[in-house]
Amino acid sequence: MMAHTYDYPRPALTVDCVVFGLDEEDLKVLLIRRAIPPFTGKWALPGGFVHLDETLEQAAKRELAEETGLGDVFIEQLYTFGALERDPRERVVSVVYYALVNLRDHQIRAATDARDVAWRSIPALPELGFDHREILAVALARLKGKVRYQPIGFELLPRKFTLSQLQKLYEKILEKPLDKRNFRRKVQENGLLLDCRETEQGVAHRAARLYRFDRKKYAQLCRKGFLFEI
Amino acid sequence: MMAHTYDYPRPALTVDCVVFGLDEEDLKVLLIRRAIPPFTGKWALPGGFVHLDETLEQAAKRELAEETGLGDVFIEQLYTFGALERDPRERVVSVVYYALVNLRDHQIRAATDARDVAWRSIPALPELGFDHREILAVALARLKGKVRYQPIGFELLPRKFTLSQLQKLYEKILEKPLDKRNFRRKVQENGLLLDCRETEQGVAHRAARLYRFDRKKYAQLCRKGFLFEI
DNA sequence: TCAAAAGTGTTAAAAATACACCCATGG
DNA sequence: CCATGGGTGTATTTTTAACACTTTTGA
Repeated sequence: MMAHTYDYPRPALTVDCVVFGLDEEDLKVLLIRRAIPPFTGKWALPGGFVHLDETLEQAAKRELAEETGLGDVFIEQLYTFGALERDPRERVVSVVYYALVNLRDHQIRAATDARDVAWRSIPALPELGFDHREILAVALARLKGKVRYQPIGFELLPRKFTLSQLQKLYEKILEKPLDKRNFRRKVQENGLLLDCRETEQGVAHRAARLYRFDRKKYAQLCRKGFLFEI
Repeated sequence: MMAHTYDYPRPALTVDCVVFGLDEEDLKVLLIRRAIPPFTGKWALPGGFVHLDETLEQAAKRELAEETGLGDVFIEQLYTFGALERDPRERVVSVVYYALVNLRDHQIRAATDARDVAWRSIPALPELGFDHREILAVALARLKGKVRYQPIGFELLPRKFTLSQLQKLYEKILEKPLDKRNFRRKVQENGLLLDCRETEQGVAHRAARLYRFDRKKYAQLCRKGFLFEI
């Protein structure tokens, strides 16, 4: 193995990913069961070391793909964690990203090294290794804050969705009920929801209209100083 | 010199600081003129390498003290920059902090190695080394966004300040004029401004009342779910 | 025909905005 | 006595919040 030598000691640099998903029940987070020490058997966020030839975001996406099979997801930097004892082996600084995916379209696969990978309900989390519980709390707070004034919630839904799905999403993230009529007026008034002229299929009640988020129009409006808000 | 060897190569890890200050004229940022390559003679943000025995925030504060003499300031993590070529010497990842200080109370001193240290007006910046211009843009955007819903603006003022000073601060950061009567009503309605029962001295017109921000009361209110807003 | 969720407007309360004059002080 | 900024209230508009019934569909 090649050795790498520096004049001064360096912290190890890793990336970790908090991947949020949503299904009919709950907001979920993607966890990996550790197969090696430290924290063997405990659940933890997917992540790993940053290579010299990749940016931080590339590293986060690569680790996510390697460990969970996920690709082509919304991802954004969250925060960098650098407490002295956060990894018992040595000093490790971790740049943490959070990602949003919709569970329908993104199937996770077992990681190459056969570690467990699973979506876990946020309200009922297992014990986590490292400082990952704290990291998750920061990510949740960010999601809660950001979903109000940036259209990132759509990343958690299929491309075509009903207004009820959208409302439930906001209710789960914000952890409070919303008024149906006020919500529908609010999300439709900015003109960013495109009526697909289709209805959902196979439901045992009146079928709801499907909408999709108009990304192009949003990009245009942004250039004119438009601020998304819900 | 001691050598430090690792199995895999590691990026260098630094911290940089975007220090904002405010005076009668402008919003300013603290810059250092580089005495050594790369970018010799160019201005740059203060910063340096992270030691193994200090957290990221400690590193940022230490560098700030060493290079500018500033201590006891409001400081918060901004973002971590990890583009491949941001430092021409080698791969460097930088965790950037932003700080807010008031220019009256915090005198800067020349750095130990006699590099220039100076407050520079944001509207009239010199050319900056590295990707520091980009970093500054991110910091400004953060300041602009955050000042609306967190009471961080007070960090830029002396402990006792007039309402006009406060209004000018917001006008400079948000880059838009505010209505005097509406502003005064707004900032006073949450009860977080304490009347010092003093007036400013030595002005050639009616002396304004001095106020201070009630940190303790703010902390109390926060625990009850209060959200600051201006 | 029933159960289950979709869809739809109005009214009242609260918040944001626009706006102009008198006051106190030092030079 | 005047120039300079300090200080104050009200009316209008906009935004938010509260609230209940009819419609459609498949089982």
